[in-house]
Amino acid sequence: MKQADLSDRVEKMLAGVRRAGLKLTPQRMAIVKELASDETHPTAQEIFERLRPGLPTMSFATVYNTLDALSSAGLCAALSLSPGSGRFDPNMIPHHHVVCDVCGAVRDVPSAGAGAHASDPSVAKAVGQVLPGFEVRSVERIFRGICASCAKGRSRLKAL
Amino acid sequence: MKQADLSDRVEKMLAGVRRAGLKLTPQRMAIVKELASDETHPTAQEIFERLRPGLPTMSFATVYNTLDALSSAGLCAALSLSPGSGRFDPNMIPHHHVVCDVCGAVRDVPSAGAGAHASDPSVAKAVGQVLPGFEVRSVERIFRGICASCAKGRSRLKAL
DNA sequence: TTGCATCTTAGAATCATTATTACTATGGTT
DNA sequence: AACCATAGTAATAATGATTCTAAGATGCAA
Repeated sequence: MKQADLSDRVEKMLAGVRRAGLKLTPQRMAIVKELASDETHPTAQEIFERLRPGLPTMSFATVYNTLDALSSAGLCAALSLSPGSGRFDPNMIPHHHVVCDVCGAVRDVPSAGAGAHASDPSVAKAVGQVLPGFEVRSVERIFRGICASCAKGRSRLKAL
Repeated sequence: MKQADLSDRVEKMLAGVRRAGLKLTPQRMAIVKELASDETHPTAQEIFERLRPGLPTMSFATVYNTLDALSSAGLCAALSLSPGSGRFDPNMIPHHHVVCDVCGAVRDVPSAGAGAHASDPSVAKAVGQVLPGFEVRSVERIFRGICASCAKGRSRLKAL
């Protein structure tokens, strides 16, 4: 991504912070700049370490609080991509997953054409442009939403 | 999924354990049965708690060790679906992610038709069959594989 | 049956994340 | 320009998940 686009993204996110009624503190400004001008999807840890030299008094909790505030305000997304986490799936036939954002339930969804997505030419091209030489081994699709039983009692939820 | 298919999956996984040269201990047998006959993608915690009544001396580490052994042997998959985890993404335009299985690098891949996947009729139908009444709010696609720089030094890796 | 590599156990250690609490700074208001 | 209530921050403790370690036990092949 071009440098101009990245600094544009910083401006947009700072504007979003104001719009969301969040106070614009030096710590938040630094975190927003660091996050918005980065294409590598940093972890909270990484952001903290990069900013520590300039803001030696900043607490680690502030990074989490700010990132949480940003994602709650819809200004950034929290991803779960790290390996070795939470759940295990005994089904080794290619398939997708449905995840309920409320209760966290996970279920399989059979995929029509097994490895079809991996060989989708338009996708392969797009991947190649972002990371030349990247070899796609597998594709996951995750459908997030709300399951029927959670939808019933959803009124008590704020704005999922 | 039918009961017959589930117990078939148990047999297949047990056979896989032997084939992989892993010793078949009572603990492992119990874990395999529990995992393979379950469609809810249990966590290590859940498996441990379900088996504790029958195997009160079993250690929690054994569950992790066994699940790790199973996924290393390609007999099950480890998923990262839980909310609020690891990484943050400042890009709120719908897009996909590429993840390198070796170095863990994450990058965005622009998606052609923004919300197109969510409204794909065949997928919507499949989701409806698994979880009737599920409302899909968003779709993620994750392309996993090996990036160019990791592919170079890949010889030192076992069998990723 | 015997030997040895592998597994299990128990508990400590580690790592990421969240909660708590008291202090402080921001931004609207006067 | 000063004030104040609210919201944010720092520091630290707590939690929860996962991994490590050391020592003893067990499965499996010869």
